[in-house]
Amino acid sequence: MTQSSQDNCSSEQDSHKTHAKHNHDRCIATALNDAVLLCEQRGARLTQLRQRVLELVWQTHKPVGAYELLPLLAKEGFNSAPPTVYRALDFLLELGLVHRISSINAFIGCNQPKHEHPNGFFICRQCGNASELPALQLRELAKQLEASLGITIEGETHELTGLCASCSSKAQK
Amino acid sequence: MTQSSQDNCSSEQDSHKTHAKHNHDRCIATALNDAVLLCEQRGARLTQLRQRVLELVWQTHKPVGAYELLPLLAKEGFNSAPPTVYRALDFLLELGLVHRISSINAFIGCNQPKHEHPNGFFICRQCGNASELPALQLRELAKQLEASLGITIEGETHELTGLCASCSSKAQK
DNA sequence: TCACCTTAGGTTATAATGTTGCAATTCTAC
DNA sequence: GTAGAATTGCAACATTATAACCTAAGGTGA
Repeated sequence: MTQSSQDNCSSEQDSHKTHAKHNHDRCIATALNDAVLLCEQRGARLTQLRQRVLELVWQTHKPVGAYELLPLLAKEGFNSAPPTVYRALDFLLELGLVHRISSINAFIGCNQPKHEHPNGFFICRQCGNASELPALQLRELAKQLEASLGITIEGETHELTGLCASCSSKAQK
Repeated sequence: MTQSSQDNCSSEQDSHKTHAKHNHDRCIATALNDAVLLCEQRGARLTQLRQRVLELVWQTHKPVGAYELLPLLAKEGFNSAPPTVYRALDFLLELGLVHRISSINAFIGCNQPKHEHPNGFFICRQCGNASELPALQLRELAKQLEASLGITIEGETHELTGLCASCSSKAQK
């Protein structure tokens, strides 16, 4: 359970380094473990289908489209019509196990499902990896905006694009 | 040209007050005027179709879907197939005259097309109005994130939902 | 255990959103 | 006024998401 933060990528501080070599199996295992616990807590059923969809979403750190999942599920003998995958994704979204990135109509695993947090991502245009933005700064922004504009914020999504640290440094070489 | 800031809603400071009674004709006129100037500057052609699409987008402060515009254009004798409206919208997006709000697949007029700025909106779930978020705070956030994560941000979109100031105060009564 | 109820998933069809490719037209610059 | 570029018309199609209805599986209390 204790391990160097280089080994996986589930901790928030590391989320922007997802390009770096890491033990991705551990990412998946952690995500799955979190999911099991969360479902127990909430009395929700993590069925085979739902679990498999979660695993597939977690195969990479790149956002994945719903329709990309269909053939993968089919290959494994699952039914694979759109409603099937959308229902599974809706379930996972509801529990905060995945996020939706609406600017590219794609889904990605959440690495902090245990704690509610604003939905914010940085997507590298080079490598395609997406990483969550630090909740602290997003919350700070929201607080400021609420104070200055008199609004009440209930939901937020932030989607940034550009070059990640790794791709930036490669580009300079 | 000089007028009380209550009269229209084109200034950034007022953008969150778009619910309030205001001279909306002036909003449209200002937007159109900005568009004409910007097109002249850039050597771009603000054709009848493009201008009309811009006006239609500006009819309200609520984001409008591409497919909502089609029948409106048809009514006025314009061709109205999806590519027509999408091409016009793409043109307007390119020039920064409208923004796209991807979480709801909708478009909205930009009130500061003269200055490049981050794409950020607050959308009230009650009245449906959307207003731009202050560029200053968004830029500050971007700067922080670049510094702390080592990323290079090239594009950003922020989409917040909740209750606007007006709807909040009505809710309390 | 059984009957009942609720939840999950299968299946078909369709809605909503967005794009491609090519022909026809209009505009602009020379 | 003609060539080339930009714009629009038009038909087809691609992608993303949902509706409606039914069957199957799991959970619960008598």
